[in-house]
Amino acid sequence: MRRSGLRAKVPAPTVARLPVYHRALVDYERRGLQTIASAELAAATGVNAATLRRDLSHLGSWGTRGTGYEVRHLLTQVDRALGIDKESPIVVVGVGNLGRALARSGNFSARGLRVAALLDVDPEIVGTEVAGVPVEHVDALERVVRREGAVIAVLATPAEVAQSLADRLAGAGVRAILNLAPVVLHAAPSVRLGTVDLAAELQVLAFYGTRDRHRARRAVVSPGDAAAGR
Amino acid sequence: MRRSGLRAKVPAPTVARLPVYHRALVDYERRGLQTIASAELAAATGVNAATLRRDLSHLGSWGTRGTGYEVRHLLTQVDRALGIDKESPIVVVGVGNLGRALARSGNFSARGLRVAALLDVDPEIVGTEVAGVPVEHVDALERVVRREGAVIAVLATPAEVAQSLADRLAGAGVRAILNLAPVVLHAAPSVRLGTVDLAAELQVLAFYGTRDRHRARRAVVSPGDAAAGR
DNA sequence: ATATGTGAATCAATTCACAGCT
DNA sequence: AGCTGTGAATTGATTCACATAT
Repeated sequence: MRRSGLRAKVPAPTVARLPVYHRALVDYERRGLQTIASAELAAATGVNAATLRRDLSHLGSWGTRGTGYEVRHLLTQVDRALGIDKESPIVVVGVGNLGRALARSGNFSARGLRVAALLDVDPEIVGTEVAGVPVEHVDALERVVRREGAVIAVLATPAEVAQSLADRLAGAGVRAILNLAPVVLHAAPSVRLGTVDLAAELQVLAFYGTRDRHRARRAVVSPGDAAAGR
Repeated sequence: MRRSGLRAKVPAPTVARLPVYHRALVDYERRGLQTIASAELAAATGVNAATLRRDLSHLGSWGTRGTGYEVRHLLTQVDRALGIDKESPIVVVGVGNLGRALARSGNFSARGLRVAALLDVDPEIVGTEVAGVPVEHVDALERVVRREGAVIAVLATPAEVAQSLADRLAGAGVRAILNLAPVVLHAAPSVRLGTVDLAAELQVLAFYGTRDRHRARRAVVSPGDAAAGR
């Protein structure tokens, strides 16, 4: 397709696979590989080689026929597509077990993400620090979002309050919300909603695991399906 | 389609939506609703009404024309499809922040899930209890899996050890693994692999959030996409 | 009158297969 | 000789629209 610099319209499934490619490429670079063929990268990421090539072509990427892709160059392109160059500050709302786990998650900065602020209501928690980030009261949500220039928020609250907090986040200018609460949220179409419900994931696995041995396909799965647009 | 009792072959996207329907139906039942029309349930779950009806038809469900679906009956069918009747014991490997969060997650039993065992290597953690479940040493993995009759496991370990633990889990007879480590796992096709990588989800949101205001679609997302077979 | 269940149409992504480049 | 990039074929899910049931 060869879009000049910014791609036009990358299919959602492709976007969902980009972080996987990113990880694999970082790995190859670390191991000193110069070039990589689509077939090899495809095997490492569990993706069909033709699919991988088409994915890359959506980014306007360029491989060398007969040789493959230059690892470093390709990584740069994937990074740029994912916006890893400019770090995204994240606001985490709800500092329970899950929110805490997120805040402490180590491998964020390597992925262009930074937990910039933590919010909660519990007076026991507000005022403490988690992973060096102070927990502020959720009353200050709008102020904190603007202060940090946060475009992305994570909702790790009880389901009951998730919708109203999502509304407030949207109002404060957040552009995307990752909802970890087990509830279906509704938002204006200008706000991108992703949901990860671990219990639901397990229920899905239970469907396949419990039941008779279907033709159990699927060795590898791309993440981001939940956040990627339909 | 009307399969007698066991469905033949439910599309993966349908399976991924079942937990969402389940939650909505529990809610309707709690509120005393007798019947529900596909249009209403669809609105609540953010799914197209025709899609919802086709999903239900895959379960061999039966609504009443002119009236809708009986809430209690439909819930029973969804429960049965998801295997919520028989509780699934889960083994959680890796009791770090994320594993701990999972173990403490309240809403599991209502979903047919039970954290039956916790495993870790850290001598500081082994021997302690989390949410009433003792943390055992990962050396005992095979024994614990058999003792609990666990069919599903969660991998919440560092990425480096995830593959070898997945191999051991598969060897021990686990049928499905939810991988929370940021790494692509490979397994025999008899083992169902799902991956949830929160950082990757955020990267995907960053792709859309950072970038220009695409035709930002997607108000609601079904979970389980990662675990559902493609 | 109203809402289901489903053929048929549509839309989108995956995959094949090969022409074209190095 | 080898591997990319991509038209064309395929596969699969979503959605429309309506005949069918209550």
